[in-house]
Amino acid sequence: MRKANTKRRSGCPLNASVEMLGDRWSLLVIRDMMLLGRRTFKEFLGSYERPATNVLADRLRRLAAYGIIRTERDPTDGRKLIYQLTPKGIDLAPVLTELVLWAGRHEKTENRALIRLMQKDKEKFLAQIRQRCEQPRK
Amino acid sequence: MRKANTKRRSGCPLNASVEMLGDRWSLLVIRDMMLLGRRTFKEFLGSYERPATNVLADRLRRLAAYGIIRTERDPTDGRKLIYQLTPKGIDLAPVLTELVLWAGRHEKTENRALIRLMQKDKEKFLAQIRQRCEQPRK
DNA sequence: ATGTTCACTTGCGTTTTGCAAGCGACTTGT
DNA sequence: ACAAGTCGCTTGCAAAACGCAAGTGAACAT
Repeated sequence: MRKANTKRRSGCPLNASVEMLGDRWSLLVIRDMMLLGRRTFKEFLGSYERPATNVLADRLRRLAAYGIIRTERDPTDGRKLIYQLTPKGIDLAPVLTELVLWAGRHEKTENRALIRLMQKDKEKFLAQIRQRCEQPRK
Repeated sequence: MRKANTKRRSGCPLNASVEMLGDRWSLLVIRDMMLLGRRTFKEFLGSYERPATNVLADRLRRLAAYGIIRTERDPTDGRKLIYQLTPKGIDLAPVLTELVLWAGRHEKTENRALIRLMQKDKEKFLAQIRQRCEQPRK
């Protein structure tokens, strides 16, 4: 039983975002979909940070309940579910970008190439993500 | 005993951000400092979302350990501590802004005036925040 | 028919959270 | 000087969330 309509703590827009995304896994799942093109439960499990299966299942359920991702069966393999970002999910790209840029400025991290790409032309980068995510995959 | 140097789950810059900020309270504290000018424990307790005292104390400790905020005694009242954003903390303004704009686009929220202000001229808004936070208060 | 893959669920011990109460240092009022 | 706040916490405890390992059922592969 899910509870998408639990009352919010406040009407502040930042609080709304934090209640939907403020945990240690949700944004990483979105990153995997947005930047790495991952789409299945198995693929998300394989991320560097290695979520537990029950937590991953819960996060996917929550993100779907919030309308950030949506699910469909793989037509070529009935066992697989394919998770995709909705427009609302794709629209998180600027948030992801700013979080990456902030960490890039203030922390020692890997993947400097990605950070440089974002810095060089942020709008172009965002446009590429939108284009890549919005059209159905071949 | 605090543990600022616990090993990260991965070197990904997004993961670094999520490990520092990915919970239900940290960004709200930063919002209160950045947008509402709050500076003391008591003031943070008075936010709409009403954090528990132990959680608030923990979050302030963590944010300080990460260098996002810093603490000093109030010279006019020895009981009070004044919490302020460091440059690293002020630099979270674009992240806050994108989170607010995203929620504003996709959720029913209050404070539409703030959202409109951010939409109208994002750079101007960010410049104002930087200016307001960087100079010591009178 | 048998074994494997996939997307989970279940059980269980540990950690984090939320709530209420308390505490010590400092300040205010008399 | 002294009692009564105020401030920034800490402590105790119950409930929820998390991490890990194992298991389950449906769908494929051979």
